This record gives sequence, C-alpha cells and structure tokens, in this order.
Amino acid sequence: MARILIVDDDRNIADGLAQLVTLEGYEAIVAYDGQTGFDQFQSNDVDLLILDIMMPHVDGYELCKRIRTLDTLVPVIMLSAKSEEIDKVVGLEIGADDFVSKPFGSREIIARIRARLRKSTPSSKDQSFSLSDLMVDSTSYRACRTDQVIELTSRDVKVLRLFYEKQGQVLSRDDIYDCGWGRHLVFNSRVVDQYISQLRKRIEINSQQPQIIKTVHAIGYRYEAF
Amino acid sequence: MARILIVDDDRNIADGLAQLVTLEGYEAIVAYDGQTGFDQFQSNDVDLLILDIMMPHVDGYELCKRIRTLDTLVPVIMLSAKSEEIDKVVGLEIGADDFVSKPFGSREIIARIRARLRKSTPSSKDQSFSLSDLMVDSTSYRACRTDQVIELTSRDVKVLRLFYEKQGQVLSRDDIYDCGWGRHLVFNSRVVDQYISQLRKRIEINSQQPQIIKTVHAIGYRYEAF
DNA sequence: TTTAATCTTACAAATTCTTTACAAAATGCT
DNA sequence: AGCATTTTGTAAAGAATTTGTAAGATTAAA
Repeated sequence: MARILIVDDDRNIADGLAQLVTLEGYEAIVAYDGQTGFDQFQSNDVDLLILDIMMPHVDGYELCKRIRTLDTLVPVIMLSAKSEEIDKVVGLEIGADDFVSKPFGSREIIARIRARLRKSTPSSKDQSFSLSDLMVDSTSYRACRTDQVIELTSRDVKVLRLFYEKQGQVLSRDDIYDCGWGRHLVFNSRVVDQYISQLRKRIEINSQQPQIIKTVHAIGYRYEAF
Repeated sequence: MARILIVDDDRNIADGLAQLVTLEGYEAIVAYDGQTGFDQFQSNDVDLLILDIMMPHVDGYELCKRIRTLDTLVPVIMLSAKSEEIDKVVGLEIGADDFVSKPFGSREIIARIRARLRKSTPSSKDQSFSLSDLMVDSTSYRACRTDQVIELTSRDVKVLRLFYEKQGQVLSRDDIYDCGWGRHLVFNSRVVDQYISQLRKRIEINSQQPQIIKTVHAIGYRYEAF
C-alpha cells in the first residue's frame, strides 16, 4: 500500500493524521520539521506528501520546492491554518497539487488523498539507462562513453531520463522545463534552449552536429536510438 | 497543444474562458449544457475539462460522474458560483480534481489548468491515425509508409488530423486555416493553397496526382479513405 | 565578500511562412 | 465547340519566425 509522508510541526495534527491514514490502510511516516521531512523523503520511497505550510525554519513552500527538485511527480497536499492567507497560485506554481485548510474533517482529507493517489502511477525508475553511445548512471550522476566520463547535475539526469523515456517523441521546451525545473514555463524564456546548448557541449561528441539531442524546428527536441 | 472542454450554461463565462485559454495557447471547445458537453467529450480528444456545477438538466456533478465512466484520468476542474455551498468531498469522490469559485482571476484559473495538465499523461488514444497508406504519429511528428519516414511540422499534424477526422467531407480553405493557423482567414490569401501544395510534395507519392488530399474545385480539399 | 551557477538578452544564422506572379486547369457562357 | 472567367498549382522572392550561442546580468552558494 501507498506510503505517505506527513510533515507538520504541530505534533497533534501530524500524529492524528498518521493514525487516520494508517486506519485507511496507508503507511505513514511523520516528521515534525521541514529539514527532517526532506531527509525522510530522500531515505524513503514516498508516494504522497502532506506538508504544513507554516513551519519554523524550512516552511511548506520551501520544502515543496526542494522536493520538486528531486521528484516532479509525487503528489503534494498542503495544509494551512484557517487564518493564514494562502497563495494557491504560488503553491500551484511550485508544484503543490492540493490545499486543505485546518481544521479539516477526516472524510475530506481521506478523499483528497485517495484522489491524488488514484492519479499517480507508480513507476520503478531504472538506475541507469543508455542514450546512443552514452551510459547514464543516475546514482553516481555520471555518464560514460568508451573513452570518457562526464559529470552530470541532477537536472541533467532528470532531463536525459525524460529523453530516454520518451525516445522518438518530440519534447517541447515546456515538457523539458517541467521535468528539469519542476514547474511550468510561464513566460517566453530561452532557458531551455540555453540549457540544451550547454548540455550538448558536454555530452555530444560534436555539439555543432548533435547526435543525441536533435532539434525539431518550431516544436522542440528529440532523442532517438538507432 | 492541449485541448480544453469548457461546459457552462453562462455563455459569458464559457466564452470568456475559451478566449482566455486560447490566448494561453490551448485549444478550447465550448458547450453550454451538460448533454452537449458529454457529446463533445466523446467526439473530441479532450485533455482537460472545466465544468460548471450548477447547470440545468445535467449538472456538473452528474456530467463529471458520467465522464469518469469513460475516462478516469482526464483532469476535471469544477466551477462554482460564490454563493453555492460546494461539497468538495463529494466532488473529489466523483473524480473532480480541483475547484474554483466564481468570480476567479485569469491568473488563478490558468495556473490551475497548467498544474493539472502538467500531471496528466498524454492520453494514448488518438496519438496516431492513418491516412490511406500513411501512418501519422502526433507525438513524434512523423508520418511513415512502408519505405519512408516523413518529418512533419505541428501544423501538418493538425491539418492531417482534421482531414482524418472529417474524411469524406470537403474542407474549405477557411476550415483548414482555422485548424492549422488557429485563426480565421480574413482576406483573400493563397496561403492554404501554397501550404497544400508543399504538403503534397512531402506526403504524396506523386504530388502531381495526389492520392491523399484531393482538390474539389471551387470548394476546397478532401481526403477519403478507400 | 568572492565564486559559481543560472538566466536573460542580443544578434547572426538557419529555417519556415507568406505573398506575388503567372501558367495551367476547370468552369461558364454564347 | 470556342472564348472568357474563375480557380488552382507552384516557383521564387521577400518577410517573419525560430534557433544557437556568446556575453552580460542576476541569483544562489560558499
């Protein structure tokens, strides 16, 4: 069954929620502050997150943003005290999926958890994959070809994995931004072009004639194995 | 780009939303009542739904429930008038993903649409279709026949899909322009003729004797499967 | 603070789109 | 049929858009 990470500095709420979701058959992991929550997320395979917005030090927005750098898909439900003015637009832009105001009924939160879990399909991610003559290892953040080792950032790994998973398809700059940055490309920015240009310099043998990431004019970029 | 079906009996809101999402680069389909909305959903490949809750006859809840019997994944955003008591728990249980109260700001609704579309995996159906001996794949922007792979632009895919969906019918230059360019053909321009000419060169075996897109003199162009 | 990473801007190069022009084809009219 | 008119095909030129990427600006990290 699904594993839910609950992060709230109010121990009553955190523990109560944990008890509630356990009764519903989920597995609960609890953290009472943002930093611990982030560590727990990294050391556990979490299927859904419930984050309190107002927390000392690392707050819910910040934690959500950090988690989105690691995982752009896991559903995130944000909790807010009734009194707090909650900026849902900002929340959605940093990658939150839903917002629940305290106090909330147990029926409501369970319905929302169910709705989010129904959407997310679990996928076992491969540790390494190959793109043309390049072997990408996502645990060591390195890619190698016969005579070369290339250091990669976590963004590189995310983007390269997207190209690997969607090989043959044309990925829009939006798709790539979503994947590598964890949020939507709002205005007309050339970040992705620039990023691809730099990435090519590192991973292509001749970046003037890219063999791995090809440009598809007016649509985006494509990788294709041969 | 994603196609959004908007169902609201208030034509001002429905049309305003359509205009807004069109400006954002989405394709809008509008229905002013639940039954029409349901029909539109069935006859179009819809990526996201915006449903008003209060509608005569088939209301938003009912429509959402019906649509969920056909598709459990497509994101649904529900609209409610400020005054209405909105039962989000029921909404979530019947499969709605988000709720927006009227009146809403354009920034808010766009942020929510983006957030939902980011999550939803492209519906696998209708990603590719065949025109005569040509197989068109809209994710890789390519068409193939037995011995040939043809690169397509996004306009090509849109127009070819139109010919596929309306096979047998004669499409006016206006229809084709609307579909491929996303706006109306105002003055007398030969763009569409020129475009069809170039497209034929690429997709027809002999562009002098087109087998896929045929000319219907003084009316437009037609595709017909054999 | 300095340093590194990331993003925006700018502009040339590449590519695609639109208009124009004229010949060919289709249609209408006597 | 023959001739005039409308419609279509398409080459070619010019307009517009899109891309690659260097350089400067900004932001984040140390």
